[in-house]
Amino acid sequence: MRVSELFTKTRKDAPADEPSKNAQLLIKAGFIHKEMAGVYVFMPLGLRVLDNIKQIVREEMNAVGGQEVQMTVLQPKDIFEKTDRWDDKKVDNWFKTKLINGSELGMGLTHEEPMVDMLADYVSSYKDLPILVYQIQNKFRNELRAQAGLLRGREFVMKDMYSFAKTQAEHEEIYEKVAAAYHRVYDRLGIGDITYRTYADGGIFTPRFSDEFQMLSPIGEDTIYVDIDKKIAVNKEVINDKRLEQTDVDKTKLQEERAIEVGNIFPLESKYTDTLGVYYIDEAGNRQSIIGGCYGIGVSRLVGALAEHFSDEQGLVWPEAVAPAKVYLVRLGEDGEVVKVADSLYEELQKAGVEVLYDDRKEASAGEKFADADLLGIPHRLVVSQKTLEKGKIEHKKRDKKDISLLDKSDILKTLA
RNA sequence: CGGGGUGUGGCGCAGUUGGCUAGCGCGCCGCGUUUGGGACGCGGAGGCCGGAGGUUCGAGUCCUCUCACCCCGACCA
Repeated sequence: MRVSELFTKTRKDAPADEPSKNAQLLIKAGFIHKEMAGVYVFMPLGLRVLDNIKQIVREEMNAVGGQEVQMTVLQPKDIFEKTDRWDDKKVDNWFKTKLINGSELGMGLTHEEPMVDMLADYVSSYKDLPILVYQIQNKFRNELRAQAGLLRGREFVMKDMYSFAKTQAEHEEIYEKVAAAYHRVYDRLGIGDITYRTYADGGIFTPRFSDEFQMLSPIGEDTIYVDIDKKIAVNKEVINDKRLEQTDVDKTKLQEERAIEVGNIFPLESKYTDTLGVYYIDEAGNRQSIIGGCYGIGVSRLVGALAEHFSDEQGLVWPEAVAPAKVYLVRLGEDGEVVKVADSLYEELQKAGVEVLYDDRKEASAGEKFADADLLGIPHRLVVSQKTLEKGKIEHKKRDKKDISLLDKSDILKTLA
């Protein structure tokens, strides 16, 4: 992508009504656009980050046997009435709408009910189980207050997976397998070392503990108590002696931290399947309950959480795994030879499969290009100028390092491709 | 939803006790000079001051209502 053709622009001032660092940086860099409170548009570069995160999540879910579908945003009322989650007094953050004929519909609050209801068409025998089904979709929640940019919105992107097992033992095996996949996702995103599996309250979704995945961050909404040695934590909301006894944390070693919830997994037991009347027939011909689990990752929230974490005074500092491009190629000046070398480097990198943002703008000054390279947070910066060509080299700098090196073109292609 | 605050060109802001034609910086357009850390000169375009109503000779400024946005709290798979 040539920067001269990119329709988004960077800006020096962040909007005054966006105090959170993640939203300020992402808006200044042109990654997102605020539509209204808690509702954001993903712009070309932001969408790439979002898609990169989705892809990592997708790969890890597929690796544990997840099958991807896309559920609907519009949802029928009756299945939520059966589980007693339609009444606004029970679940107060619905967005609802109506058909012309007056029938009420829900809008993508969560998908346990539609998922279970849909599976009734396909699951009836022990031979059909276990299964893992997921989607990556927009969720709509009528929060009283949106906050902190992408961290708490009213419309957001979530990966939600649902498991259905024959027995509690089978469920637990799947549950742990998915938990391990979650750790791999956070590792690949570069936040594995600061993300803790955390005991939490399952709320209206489960009668048992749920497991949150909490990323340490000073702006996190949650307070958790971390057992550093065991690499697990407990959410403040369940921190009492009786509950602690059910965990295996060392009570004496807990330290308080703020954290962002970047994932959450719940055992559902047979709550939704039983309530919606979905069962299976075992080998002996007896009707049995299906044991469920659900597994969420806030994909768009992760964009905000990563922006919050991977940034410095100059701007964003994306890890390569999610960066909107791998290389920011700066061309300084319009000298014929400089243009020729930069153009061909751009072509060759692309041919080698390297994503490049090529700053070919004629009107932008050198300082502006460097500032933008830093703000956008692209991991590798290459510079082609008369100065570098005099030495027959190309300059290379990593976004997160100070040192600058002059390399041959062949080395650059070798290193980055 | 309770409390607090803010709405003035695309963005950031200023605008005295009400006074004439609403300013500044950034950005934008044109011409020229620049090109290794957000360049410079000259010339331009763009706002009936969130909206509605009211007080007044006169309202960005005062009053009422309303909408939006932000913060704290409550709430939140």
